[in-house]
Amino acid sequence: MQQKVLPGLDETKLAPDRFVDVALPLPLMQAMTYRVPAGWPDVPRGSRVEAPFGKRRVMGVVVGAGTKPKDGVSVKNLTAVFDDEPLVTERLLELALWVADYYIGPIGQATRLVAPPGGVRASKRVVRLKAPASPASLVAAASDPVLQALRDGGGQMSVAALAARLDQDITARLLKLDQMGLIEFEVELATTDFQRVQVATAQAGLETAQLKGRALEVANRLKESGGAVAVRDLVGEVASRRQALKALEKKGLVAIGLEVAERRPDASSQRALRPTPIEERILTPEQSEADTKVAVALGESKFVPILLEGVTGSGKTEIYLRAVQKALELGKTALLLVPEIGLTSTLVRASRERFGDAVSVLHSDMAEGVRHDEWWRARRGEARVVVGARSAVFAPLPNLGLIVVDEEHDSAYKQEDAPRYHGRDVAVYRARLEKAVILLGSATPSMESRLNAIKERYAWVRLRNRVGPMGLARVHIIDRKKQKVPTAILTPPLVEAIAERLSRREQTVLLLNRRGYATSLVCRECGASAQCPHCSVAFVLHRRGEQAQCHYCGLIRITPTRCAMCRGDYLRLQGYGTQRVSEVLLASFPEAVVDRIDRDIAARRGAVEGVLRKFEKHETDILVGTQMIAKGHDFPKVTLVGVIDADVGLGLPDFRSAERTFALLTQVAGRAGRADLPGEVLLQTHNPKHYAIEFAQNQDYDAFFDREMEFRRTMGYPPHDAMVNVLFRGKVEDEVAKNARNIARRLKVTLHEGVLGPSPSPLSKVRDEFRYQVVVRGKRGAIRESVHAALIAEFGPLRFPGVAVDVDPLSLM
DNA sequence: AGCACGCCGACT
DNA sequence: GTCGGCGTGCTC
Repeated sequence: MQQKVLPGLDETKLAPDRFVDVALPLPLMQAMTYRVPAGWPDVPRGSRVEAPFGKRRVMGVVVGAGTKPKDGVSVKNLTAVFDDEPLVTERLLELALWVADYYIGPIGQATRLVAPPGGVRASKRVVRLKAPASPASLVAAASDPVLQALRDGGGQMSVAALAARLDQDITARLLKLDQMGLIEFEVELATTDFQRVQVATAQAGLETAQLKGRALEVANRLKESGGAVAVRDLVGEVASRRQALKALEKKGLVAIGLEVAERRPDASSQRALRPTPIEERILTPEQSEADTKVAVALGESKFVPILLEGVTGSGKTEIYLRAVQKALELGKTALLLVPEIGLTSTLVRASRERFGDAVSVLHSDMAEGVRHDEWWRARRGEARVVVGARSAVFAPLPNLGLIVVDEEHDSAYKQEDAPRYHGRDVAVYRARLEKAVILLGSATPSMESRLNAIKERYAWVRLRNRVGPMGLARVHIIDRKKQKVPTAILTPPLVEAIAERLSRREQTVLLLNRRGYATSLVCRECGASAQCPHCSVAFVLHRRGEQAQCHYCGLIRITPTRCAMCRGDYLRLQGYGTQRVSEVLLASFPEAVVDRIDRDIAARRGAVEGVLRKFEKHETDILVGTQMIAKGHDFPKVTLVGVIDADVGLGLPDFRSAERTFALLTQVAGRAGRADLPGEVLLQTHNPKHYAIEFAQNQDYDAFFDREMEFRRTMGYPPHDAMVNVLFRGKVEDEVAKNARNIARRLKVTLHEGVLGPSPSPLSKVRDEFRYQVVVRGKRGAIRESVHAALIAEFGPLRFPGVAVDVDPLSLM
């Protein structure tokens, strides 16, 4: 669709000024108010507009009718409207505004979530080569590296791209080149989705009478379309029209200019949805109950949240798919959310198989163009099922009937930068707005969802039995303290169990939720461990200990040979991670094929898929990995799951560490023994008495929940009390601490209790920024409002610089 | 987020 | 003396 730059008509009548509030894609807490130029039609909520902002031009979404701002702020006019009809539907806009409000986040960033990918943006400055005016400047230009790079880039580049290519600050240089008349600047909104399109416009004097042939054709076409048409469309298949057009341009009868237009995929031939009939799969009684509940709720178009609690293999996926089927039959659409999306994900595969072209997969690392196309497929109603991770909760599906949140307890649903929303909670709110059914599925529900089910805010369906003959795998705990060498990576019982699998040609999965080779490098003289110079954490060693890495800022160094504290020469590796486990396995079982999956492997494109495929084909005997291996893959030949160190994570100063550990152990235990082979799980631990480990042994979620809930209640932690973490960061520690103190003081005045801190964050420094936090607990509405009010009182209403607000934090790190 | 303005070190 | 680095502040 073309940008409409409507002419400001000379209104003689005195029309009152009209204002709109526009959410801009910038970290601002409020929408900005603009005037709708006289003579323009009204601009409804949900339309995208272009507006001047400082020296820039920005695109934003209209979020409401504005009122004239007071005092000295100059109200500017909108410069363009991109959509005749609201692009963002009322419900999605409401959802975005709720996200901004609830999570105390910037409104523009929230609004962006519901706009097409890349469809809302701020301008960039573009530099262009100009023909040199004087010979002297030509000489100067010959060797200038900036001009050289600019020439290589085709004569036009964004300032940012140019600076990146030369890897230096070029602002001053550009200024000079501008003064020499060698370059010119332009403020440019167009990028991937907004392209510059040639547009032909009829000029005064264009009379069809004197024209013939191609020129006549062109002129008629122009007249038909109201005097302006994209050159691309005008020329069409007939190349000679271009010549005719050029000729008309020469005579001054037609003007050809560049306009910004959106790349919108063509509406492809309506893909007919042929729902495959529901297979006559026999459901267990539990499954039927769930199935019926969903079907009834879908039929009534009511908001019905359902917690679907079922162990691995209990048939949750089947319930999801039948629910989707039912929604489609009722002419509704469905949204399937998964914690992390891989193309190999069972749910992606299953829904593609069952619903074919009606499925659209949204992948966070898909190219922007493709994401944009998928967004439009959903928006136009072509894609009627969307499968995706966190951000897919904002997919523009019309007539949404069903949302499924698979593995609803998974922390990947939480966005870790602003706006820090929780995909599951946004999904529940969206379902409420859409009057849709929402299915929250998990073997180990979050404490939040389980409590909601108990309090009957959610319907609750439990699948207690596995489909098929297999029961749950047996879980054995290996108490490291009773071993001869308690610190051995592999204890004798685990070694024996692995050897047994190798001899039976069965497969083993080994979990260690800690990547790298060694956890630290310790000085034998003074006991200090090597630290990242920019963060308050120890270096982790990689590549057999040759490389030191900071897991927070990504710094990589050759492993130091001397202690930074005392200059001591004797350093020793301590602790171990997945890389080391692989090495030990290769040494202990030279005949075995060992592979590994962790974030280091995942950094290589397609590597994880490759490793999984090999393991599936049994080209690999033992698969070592972090929590990534615990997620949703079925490997029929895996009969042993070993947990190298079940205590990883339990020591963290984090009130959710037990919940996380219990869920991870339960989930990985579910990888053992499907199909017709019985499975066995071995957990190595120093804390066999810890309740997270004890209850994981029997996969007794009920007992775990009760015990954990008691802890949360006594401590005033979520879900018993709501929590907001206000994190302050900055280069100057005193400043950061001062801001934190001020906010804490204000909060203590309004809230009286439940304000903790300020205190240095457990991660007190990251990338040379100090971190302090104020943790607030209490009634959700009250603490959210107090935090918001305190921040406004301290910083003003527009920006909270150096503050990250985390409502319902998953972690206090 | 950009982009300006404004303040301190190393060069003609 | 300027140029040129990047550290705070503002944008309807």
